[in-house]
Amino acid sequence: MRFEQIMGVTLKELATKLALSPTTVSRALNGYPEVNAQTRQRVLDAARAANYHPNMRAKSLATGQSRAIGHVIPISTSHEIVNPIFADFIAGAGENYSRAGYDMVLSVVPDADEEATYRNLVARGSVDGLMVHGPLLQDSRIALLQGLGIPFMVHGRSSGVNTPYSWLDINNRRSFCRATEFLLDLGHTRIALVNGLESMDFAMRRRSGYLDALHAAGIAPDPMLMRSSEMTEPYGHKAGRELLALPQPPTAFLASSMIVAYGLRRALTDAGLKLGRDVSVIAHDDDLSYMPNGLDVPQFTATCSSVRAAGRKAAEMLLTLVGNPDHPPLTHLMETQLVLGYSTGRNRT
Amino acid sequence: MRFEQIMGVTLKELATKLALSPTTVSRALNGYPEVNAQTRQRVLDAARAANYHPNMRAKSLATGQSRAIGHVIPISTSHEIVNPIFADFIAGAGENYSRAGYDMVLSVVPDADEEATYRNLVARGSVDGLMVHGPLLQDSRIALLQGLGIPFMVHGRSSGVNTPYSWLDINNRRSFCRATEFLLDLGHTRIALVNGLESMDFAMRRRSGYLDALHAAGIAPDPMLMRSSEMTEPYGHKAGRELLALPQPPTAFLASSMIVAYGLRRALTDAGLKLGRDVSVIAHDDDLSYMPNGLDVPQFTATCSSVRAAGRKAAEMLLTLVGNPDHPPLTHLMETQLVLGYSTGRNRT
DNA sequence: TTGAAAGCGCTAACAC
DNA sequence: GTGTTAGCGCTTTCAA
Repeated sequence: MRFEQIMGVTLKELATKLALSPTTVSRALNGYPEVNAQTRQRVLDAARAANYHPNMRAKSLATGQSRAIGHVIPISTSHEIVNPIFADFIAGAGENYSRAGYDMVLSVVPDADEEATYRNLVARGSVDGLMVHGPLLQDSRIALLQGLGIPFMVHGRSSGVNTPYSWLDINNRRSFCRATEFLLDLGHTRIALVNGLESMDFAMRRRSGYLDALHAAGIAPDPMLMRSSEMTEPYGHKAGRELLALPQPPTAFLASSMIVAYGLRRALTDAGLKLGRDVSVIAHDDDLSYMPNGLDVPQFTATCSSVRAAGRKAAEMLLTLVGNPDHPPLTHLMETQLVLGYSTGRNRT
Repeated sequence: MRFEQIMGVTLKELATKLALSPTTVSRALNGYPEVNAQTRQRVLDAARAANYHPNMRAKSLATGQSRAIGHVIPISTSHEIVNPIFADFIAGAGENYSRAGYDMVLSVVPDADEEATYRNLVARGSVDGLMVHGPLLQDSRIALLQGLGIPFMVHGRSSGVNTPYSWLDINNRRSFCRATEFLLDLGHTRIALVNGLESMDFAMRRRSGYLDALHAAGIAPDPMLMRSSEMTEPYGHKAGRELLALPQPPTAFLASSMIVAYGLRRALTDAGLKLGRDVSVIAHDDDLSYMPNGLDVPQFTATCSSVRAAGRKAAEMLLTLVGNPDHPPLTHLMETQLVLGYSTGRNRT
């Protein structure tokens, strides 16, 4: 039987070999205090020698815990998984899971099946906790999971949900407010917002930060200067081209991601404009650390937050919740950094 | 006990409710033929009504199968997870796993722990099969997994490994050979290769495709025209700048990814060169489909392969192996497409 | 066609 | 400190 071939020693066999009961061996291995120090050492040595690894399935069944955390990725939101942000968050979270001895279960499912997937994962006992990605303004998953009674964390927030729940978010609103203020301080008055999809909660928050700053400066927002779409290079290019074609083009741009900024740059270059001389661009990116030498893109100023760190933190919080099921909701707001490039742009108005 | 709260009906309860034995219910649910059609229907109805979901842990323990596939991601290769290619492959694979009723277990671990992680996953019975990512020229993981006797698939190949194993790869060599031929046909003779890390097997294959084409054309490769590093925008920029500063700069570029091409483009633009007029660039990208309108970057020609499809295919193959443990190794080579942009460049020599 | 009984590998009362 | 016993929820002989 293939099974035998793969699996190693069992606890029972180990116990027999040691002339001990399975119970004692289990206790020794799991650090129960009542075990004799010598016995424990004997057991640990023998386990190591026999290359013993406990069977998690059996352990799970006996304890009622799976020691796994689930992440559900709906695939119709196809760009999300493609998005490095998403991947990096998973990477950060995964680090902490494995350190804590937890597995990460990733479910990639069609959008329509998402709810069923949550139900399944929980009912089948596959996971002890769940991470929710990419919350919308109105997100039904939160109520669903609260109903299922399983610990979960949301990466981001859902403005439409009023009951308390656990989340970790970066301060998108503040980030875009500060970036806008920065451009205003440079003398810009026509500042374009090339935003992500505004059905996503984070994009709405960015927008409201931008609007807040304009409002505080007594500048009426111009709807023509606000764009919203999936964050891709071509989108940045198209938005840039269209914005520059306006009767009164913007003199500064707020880009929702670096990749959008690349597209924007293409449009600006095509139009014969020079970044940092004719126009200013501030890009937001969730992680610039993957760029050698940090922000090695002198024309851009950037607001950034390490999404990897966010993943780590979110995992840590979720594991806390899993360990203490009756713990009240945990929340964490991460501030972003404003990273200055070599040239920050000049007012052209 | 929290456990009770979350878990649904058990098979035993269902059996009691139906006045049947657990055995029969199990058989009915799992499609065993010997069950009376009426009984089966009754069971299925009741199961649906009670919202019954089998506990996977128990099922696993009883059957010796976990119905889960593992993917191990070493984090020191930090850029790999950041890499959309990786994420997209996972997404494709995940689709097929969930369709087949398998879970995907992702382990993100420090580089040094990678081998231990494989051993653990197998010994603890957490997975029925494994996917190996980012093979190096010499990759010890293949021998390790063969020793462990668990079905596995490699995404890519390891040239240094001679024993047969299952893999899925895209034809990197052919892709770069064709791209080079294309540039040669345009009249270019000084073609730069801005490659990925050549400790990675795929990068070496790309290089050899490039060299093959040059050789066939009777052109001696110039070491000064070949670069290799992590595929980032700044790398593309730096490489471009340096290459253009050569006494005899290249007139065409082969970029290892779109993001590298963006950096390259920055360098070219800075130097006052116009893509498609002064220089030609061909970029390879594993998936351009996430760009609306396909290749909406007219200056570039691209060779591409859908990595998502690769993930799907690899998962399908792996599941075949998991289902038939004694199946001989499966291999699959995917061809890439040469996608022509609007302008493909002109020879300047 | 159905059921009884044993067992997957481990943990957790409860005794001793 | 250690062992005995029962059981987690399911599958699987074997018998009926």
